[in-house]
Amino acid sequence: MARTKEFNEDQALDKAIEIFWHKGYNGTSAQDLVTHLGLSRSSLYDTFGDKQKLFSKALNKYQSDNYVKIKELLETTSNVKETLTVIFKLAVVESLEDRITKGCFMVNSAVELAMHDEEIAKIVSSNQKVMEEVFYAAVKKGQEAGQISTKNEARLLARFIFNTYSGIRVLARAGEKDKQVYDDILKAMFTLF
Amino acid sequence: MARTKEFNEDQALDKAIEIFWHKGYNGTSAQDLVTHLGLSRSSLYDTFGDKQKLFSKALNKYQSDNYVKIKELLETTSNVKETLTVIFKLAVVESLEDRITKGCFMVNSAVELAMHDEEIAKIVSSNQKVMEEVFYAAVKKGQEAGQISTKNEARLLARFIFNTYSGIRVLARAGEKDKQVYDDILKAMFTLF
DNA sequence: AAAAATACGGAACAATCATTCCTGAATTGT
DNA sequence: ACAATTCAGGAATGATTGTTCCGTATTTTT
Repeated sequence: MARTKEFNEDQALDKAIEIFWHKGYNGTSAQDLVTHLGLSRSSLYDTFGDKQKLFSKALNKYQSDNYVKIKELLETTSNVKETLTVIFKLAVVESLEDRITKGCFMVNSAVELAMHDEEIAKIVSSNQKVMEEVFYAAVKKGQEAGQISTKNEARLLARFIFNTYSGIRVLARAGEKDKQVYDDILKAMFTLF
Repeated sequence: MARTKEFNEDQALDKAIEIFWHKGYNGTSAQDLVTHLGLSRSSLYDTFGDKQKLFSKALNKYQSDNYVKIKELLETTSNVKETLTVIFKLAVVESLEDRITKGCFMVNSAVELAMHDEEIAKIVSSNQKVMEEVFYAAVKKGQEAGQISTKNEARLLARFIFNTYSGIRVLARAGEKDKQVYDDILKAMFTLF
């Protein structure tokens, strides 16, 4: 009995991710959202509630999309070490190509909001946990296959991988464009494997 | 022929560092500054210009204070590896004790502002350079003294140290309070030395 | 003591913020 | 055709933003 929505909610969320990722939560105005999402004010508020709820949904989608992608890459590969290289080199390429250096939406949000917004803190904290688990499983698999050194515990390496990832995302956000810097960091990390 | 300032500009800057560090640039209002610095609006604007200039000065002071501290620690020590341990363990203790998890003012500012504010971008970028040099000199000294392995180049290790530092500061900002996580990361890093 | 300069608190400013509401048009299922 | 729902666009909301200005008090130098 009703008119159907003319926009795709998921596509709108992707647009929201883009703008929030680029400008941050506080830096993005309601007008920015209207302009970038291509929705009217009324549709926007009717569909997503308010700015904070929209941000929450966007960050959740971002984490889910990325989590699934990395999880599948690591679970389906027969060579974990090689796949880790691919994942990190991709992050480097993204950081270098990024004309508007966005870094990582999750890292940005953690730094900007985690301590002031409980909802966001939960998402960030949960992301840390599940990413650590993905890396843990991957490292363990790699160690059992003899691709990764067993000199260090899998748990330790998993945390270390995640930390290095956060670091290079900060570098990227800070605008670092020297590939050698990233390569050095990756080379150092892979020395441990 | 004039009345002297009743407040110490450096102390006021320290207060500004505190509040900006805690709430970020966009999250800190002019009222927050008036309240926290204990100055009147007029004095604040007469002394520091505007919010952006005050932030700039605060961030510069923060970087200078920290840079000098770490530089001296590393230059005067006879055991570089040990001093690096001290520096990183201190960062961990700070992260754990921090009731209001502030992370690192420089990392926070890099993530929030570097891509939108050229002035801040310069400070962040300069900080990266000089910190890398400090770590580079330290690693080189440590390698010559036989305290640090020469298996990896000093430049590479310096960049890697800085990156790991950024990472744990993000962790701290995200509210991580499990000491074991930090210890694992440090242990992994020190494996390379 | 007079003059000059600054600090001070608070009022006032225009701009922007997130959010709500209203209008009229468009599209759907019954 | 009718009722229901959603659309776009913009006006209007009240709150908060960063910043300026004013009158008064205070301290310094001459």
